[in-house]
Amino acid sequence: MVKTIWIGDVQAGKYDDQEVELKGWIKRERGSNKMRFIVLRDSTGNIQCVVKKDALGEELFQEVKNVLIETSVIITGVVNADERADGGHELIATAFEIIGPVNPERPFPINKESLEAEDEDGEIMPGGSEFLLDNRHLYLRTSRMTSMLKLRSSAFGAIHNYFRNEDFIEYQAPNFVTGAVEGGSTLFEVPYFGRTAYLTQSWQLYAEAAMPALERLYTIAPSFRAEKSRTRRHLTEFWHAEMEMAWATNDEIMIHGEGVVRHVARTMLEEQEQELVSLDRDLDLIARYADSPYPRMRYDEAVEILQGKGVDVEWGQDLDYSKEKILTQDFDVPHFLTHYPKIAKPFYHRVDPDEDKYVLCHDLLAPEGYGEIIGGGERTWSEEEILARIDEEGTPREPYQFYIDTRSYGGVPHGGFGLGVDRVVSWLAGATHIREVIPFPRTSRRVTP
RNA sequence: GCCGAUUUAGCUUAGCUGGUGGAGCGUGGGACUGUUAAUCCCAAGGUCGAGGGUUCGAACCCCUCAAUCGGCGCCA
Repeated sequence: MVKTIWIGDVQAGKYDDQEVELKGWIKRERGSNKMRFIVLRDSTGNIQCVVKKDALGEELFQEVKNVLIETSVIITGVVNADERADGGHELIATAFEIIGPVNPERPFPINKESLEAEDEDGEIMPGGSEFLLDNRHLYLRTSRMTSMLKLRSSAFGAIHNYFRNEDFIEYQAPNFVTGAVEGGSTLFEVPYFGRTAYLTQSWQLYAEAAMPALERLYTIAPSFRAEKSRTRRHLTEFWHAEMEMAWATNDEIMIHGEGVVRHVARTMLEEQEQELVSLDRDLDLIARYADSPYPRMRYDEAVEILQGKGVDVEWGQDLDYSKEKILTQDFDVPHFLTHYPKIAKPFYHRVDPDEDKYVLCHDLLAPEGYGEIIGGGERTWSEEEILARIDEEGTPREPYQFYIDTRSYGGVPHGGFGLGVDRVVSWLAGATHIREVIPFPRTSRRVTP
């Protein structure tokens, strides 16, 4: 039963003139009543199979003629290099077996027309129509979505490799929590045996608890935010790669932020060049993201640049997406923004001991309008300081008691960051929307299928 | 939380100032021995998102509701 021959390898020329057995799904079907051309799809590619009536006999040929798109089949035949076939190879069929048929009363609903549906501005958002989102379980089989899922896999693998090579320990935090990391209004409430729990927004508080044990730790896990954001960059459930590191400064943490993103870009180029090309992605661009250093800019400098462009922005404001976009449109690689005003950031960000109106933090902004992909920095680590900042913000102490307690036993300077994995994949893949890079996107208006 | 838009066959859509809803794809039937999401002929398939109103008459005008999409704020 195990499949040993892959269409990608056949198209690469590994089986020329040999008889092979190909397992897959029918992507396209056409021809006459004497010969049929079946385009067979598997996870590695497509190949045209030539089915002649003379070779198969009347009865079997009728079956082939009536076969519908997405029927699963096993086709045996001889591989023939032929430039008339897409990809340069075709299979001259000698046997044909249907494994899973398709009911003609409910044929595969996704066709060319549904894939090219336009919005009111005449723009195609791939997979963005109500119909395709409702049929997401079938949309996964399209070539664009398959490419996205392969890129996603490479990104996850690259993140694990990067941190493990840098001697980080993988560590898991709970998903049911009682305290917020970001603003409290974006928590998902979960009934919890008569109490209220929340889905986690970040592993950070629990990672900091393990920092004195492991010193360098990381995770890739889902985070949940009940933001009603209707944008191309937001999911309510997204995959969060986070790291925490003892004895590290903001600058030293940024080295790893830059390192992991560049490693993801490099890995995609090495593992998924074909998929990037099929998505019309410029490989030189990805190579630049992999090879170039990422410049660092202080918040104050960014505000000056924006003011120089006539943007209405005052010192102390957090930079929203519209301002990020103006700032990053001149960038050809990601840029770090550091030293935000204290008033724009929550209590766990460490105040800059040199100038107490700033915090020692950083955001990494991706170019091409993709926005923020990393947020991180040094943490407030002394007990007195964290209590002072919690009270200053008016945040209740009670849900954070365990977190405060960790500061009472040998606190050390430390910090970390969170990286939006889906956002990184979306940016590197050149996706039109973040939902293009996750199989079943969860947004404020959609939890199905 | 705010703003904008959409909803007509399984899908994509046309439908003018209100007067019996057309097409392409797909499906079913037929033709075709090298097709490139083939081509040609035929057929079936619609309470026009739901409810109410105006009118002799509503897919079209008005109201309410629903679902979805796009954008803003916030963030990864």
